[in-house]
Amino acid sequence: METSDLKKAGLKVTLPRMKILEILENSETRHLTAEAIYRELLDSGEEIGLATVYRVLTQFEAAGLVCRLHLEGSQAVFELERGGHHDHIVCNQCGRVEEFFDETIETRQREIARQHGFSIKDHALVLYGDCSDSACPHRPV
Amino acid sequence: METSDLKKAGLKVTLPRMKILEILENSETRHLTAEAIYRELLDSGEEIGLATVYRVLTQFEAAGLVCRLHLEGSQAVFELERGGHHDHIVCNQCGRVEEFFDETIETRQREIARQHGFSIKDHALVLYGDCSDSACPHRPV
DNA sequence: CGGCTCGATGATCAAGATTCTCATTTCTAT
DNA sequence: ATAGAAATGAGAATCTTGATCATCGAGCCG
Repeated sequence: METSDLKKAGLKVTLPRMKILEILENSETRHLTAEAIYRELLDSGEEIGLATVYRVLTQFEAAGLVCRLHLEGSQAVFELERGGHHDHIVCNQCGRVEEFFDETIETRQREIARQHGFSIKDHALVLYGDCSDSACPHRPV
Repeated sequence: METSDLKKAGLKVTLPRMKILEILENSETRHLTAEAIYRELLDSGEEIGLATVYRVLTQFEAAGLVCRLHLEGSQAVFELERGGHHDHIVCNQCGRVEEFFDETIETRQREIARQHGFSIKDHALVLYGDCSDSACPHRPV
């Protein structure tokens, strides 16, 4: 259950936080902007301010509940942290986001960092392309 | 010479454009924010507006003369496009940026994209770490 | 269950980065 | 040199995100 995760992070269990968690859990794309979450809240009749959405997402990020990603657009997208690390492929046409994990790349990254005298702490890898060779069946984000 | 590149891109050869190219060429870090370029222009006595810097950099990007990167900070950084593609390692401590190219990673990226039904067009890979294990000799950006 | 205390919220404002507007200036071709 | 088109500068505008502050509600204690 998620309310325990909230408490564990020292956050009170409030309606805005639960609603936002719920939206993140039930989202089909699993990668939402703060604005998109805000709009879903409005659509479901919740009177929750945009500032609260940003504040809550930032707290969730600090608590390790969500990841903040900077894909192509100007807005950050947030995804629920479910288990492991992964990287992303974004379709230039429809904005669809897919996830992948590749041990070969992870290993090479560590080797490259070591060769340059860096101890790697994190990385960001995003592939951009066109999905399904022009018959892209998804709508833009 | 660079003025020919400007003409080739359909851009008039103007003083702001030449000065900005010059700064990009002579920069030691090779990765500059628009603000940093603007400050260098002011320091060298040029009366060039920040809006022009952004405008020119955007045009240079469209012409393939420079790359725009989103590293850690909130500001984009620009680097002169010299030959080949490469990715970046950024030091969390001092902000230093190093470049690398790894065929293994490039190949794996193409394979992964294909497996997901994507034709890859571009990618962004940034490694974040600490350089030289705590004895970081460089200043913050 | 009722109240207390502090964290959470909402509304608005603010900040930072980047782009836009528009009058003026500067290239470039003629 | 001159006209026409494009570029510039200054500032306003925009977009995203974080800050402020008064009000509200969650959680704890009796």
